[in-house]
Amino acid sequence: MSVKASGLELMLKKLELWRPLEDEDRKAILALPHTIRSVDPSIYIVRQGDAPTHTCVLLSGFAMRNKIIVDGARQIFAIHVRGDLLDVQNSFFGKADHNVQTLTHCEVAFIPVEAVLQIIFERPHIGKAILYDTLVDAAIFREWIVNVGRRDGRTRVAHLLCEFALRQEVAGLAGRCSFSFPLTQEQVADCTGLTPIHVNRMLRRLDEAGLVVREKRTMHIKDWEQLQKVGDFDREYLHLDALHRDSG
Amino acid sequence: MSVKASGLELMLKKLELWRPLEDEDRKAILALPHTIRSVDPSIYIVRQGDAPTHTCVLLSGFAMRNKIIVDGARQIFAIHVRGDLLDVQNSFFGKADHNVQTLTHCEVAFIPVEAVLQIIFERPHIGKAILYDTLVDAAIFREWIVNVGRRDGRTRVAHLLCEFALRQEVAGLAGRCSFSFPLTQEQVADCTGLTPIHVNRMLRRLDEAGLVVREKRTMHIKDWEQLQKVGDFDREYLHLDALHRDSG
DNA sequence: CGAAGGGTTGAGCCCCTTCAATCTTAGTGG
DNA sequence: CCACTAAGATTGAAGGGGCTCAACCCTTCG
Repeated sequence: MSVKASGLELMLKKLELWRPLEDEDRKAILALPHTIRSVDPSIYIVRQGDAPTHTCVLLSGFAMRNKIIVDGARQIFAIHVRGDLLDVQNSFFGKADHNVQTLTHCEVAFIPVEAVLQIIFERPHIGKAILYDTLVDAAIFREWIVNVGRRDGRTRVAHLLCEFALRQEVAGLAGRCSFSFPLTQEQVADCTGLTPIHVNRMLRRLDEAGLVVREKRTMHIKDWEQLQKVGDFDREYLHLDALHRDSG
Repeated sequence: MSVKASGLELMLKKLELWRPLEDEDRKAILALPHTIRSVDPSIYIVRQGDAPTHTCVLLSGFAMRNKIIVDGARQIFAIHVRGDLLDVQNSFFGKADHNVQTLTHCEVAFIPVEAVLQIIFERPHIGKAILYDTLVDAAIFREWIVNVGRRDGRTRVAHLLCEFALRQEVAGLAGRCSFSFPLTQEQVADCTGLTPIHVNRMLRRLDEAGLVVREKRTMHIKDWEQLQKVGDFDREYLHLDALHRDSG
């Protein structure tokens, strides 16, 4: 079965990261009904208030989740990379409570919600893996609350860089110390609860301290240990380490 | 079957809030193996780093989730009321990534994780309800990120009050406009990313504006409409409105 | 009655914001 | 090939929301 034949290999890979699957499970995932669409940058995949009908898998590119508040301010609370399940969060509700939006050009697979619900309960291994995935998403949300709630500007930005670096590495996109960084400084500000001006100054400080080098849309981490320390970053919350701890 | 006989009626009630259940489902939940313990205030039910073995249901009292960061600062990211499932978040991981701690004296039911996992996949209606519950938790996390990331002090505090009022009402604990408020100002500060001094001033401002009246451990909301407006509060994210939208 | 926890208030400061301008880069059409 | 434009990055200056430090008060409880 070629890549083109299904397009859901990446979903499979992501789920197997969390939980061991059997051959039958793999076949069932690859056989999920879906359509693949190419989406331009800055396009809403789901809009707050929509009634979602599909769960999405990000096949390439970068996307984000955000909310806009009354005064027009925006808060981003998740960045997504290749392989991420984009919309379990929204699609089981009658109405989406936040936006899902592309950052770059993306390829997205759309799977009908009913098909996902069915596979969750018919194939417990898959169900567990998807549950695990949504729990990891929630764990990341918690860490972001800590980040914007209790850390200063420099730490917030450093923390975001660490998380993004590590998640791209896990997604097989790049080495941890040199990776594509599609966020504008305004978007970094919307992730960290700061203003773009202040983000600019914090990035510069990290740069001047020799921790990172910025090069157009590429970020280089020069001192991973120190950046982790400055960013108060502990990868524990990403739950990457105790994978497959049991088969229960 | 008396309340004492199972103690899990509240869990049942919470799940039925999200999803319709059948008689068989109800019986299965009430038959879950569990032990009930009485827990003093300020006690850790789960500590960051622990290997959790049980999922908990809060039968009475108030509890919270939090993390402590390197410099000793604390961030709270959830307050729990009677009936809430306390630890789906942590207990499916090998290691807890945050603390769960009582605020007041609590009664807690402890259910072995394996029993919960089993019931989720053996009884799809229950599985869906629990999945729904964890997704609502995640939706609340997202709103809290927005709250600490993009709102000023007064708005953050007002928003917290609105959410807490509404959730207590839904839990059948009190009317929306007069409810028990077990948080110290320091704990409100740890929810909102502020200092206790500033929380004090913001509460006073809400008080002076005639929106709330504080009375020891009880909070009275005098102008619900206005408090919602000041708090930029839109209950949509709690997903209470479109309940049981389909039986799929 | 003394201690401890929590609430309240004041004063000064600083991190971050706001406002404003300039610079760089990439894309576009003539 | 180059003006023109727009988006994003950068920098400066000034102001403010929230923090820190430091009291003091109130209530509860042993």
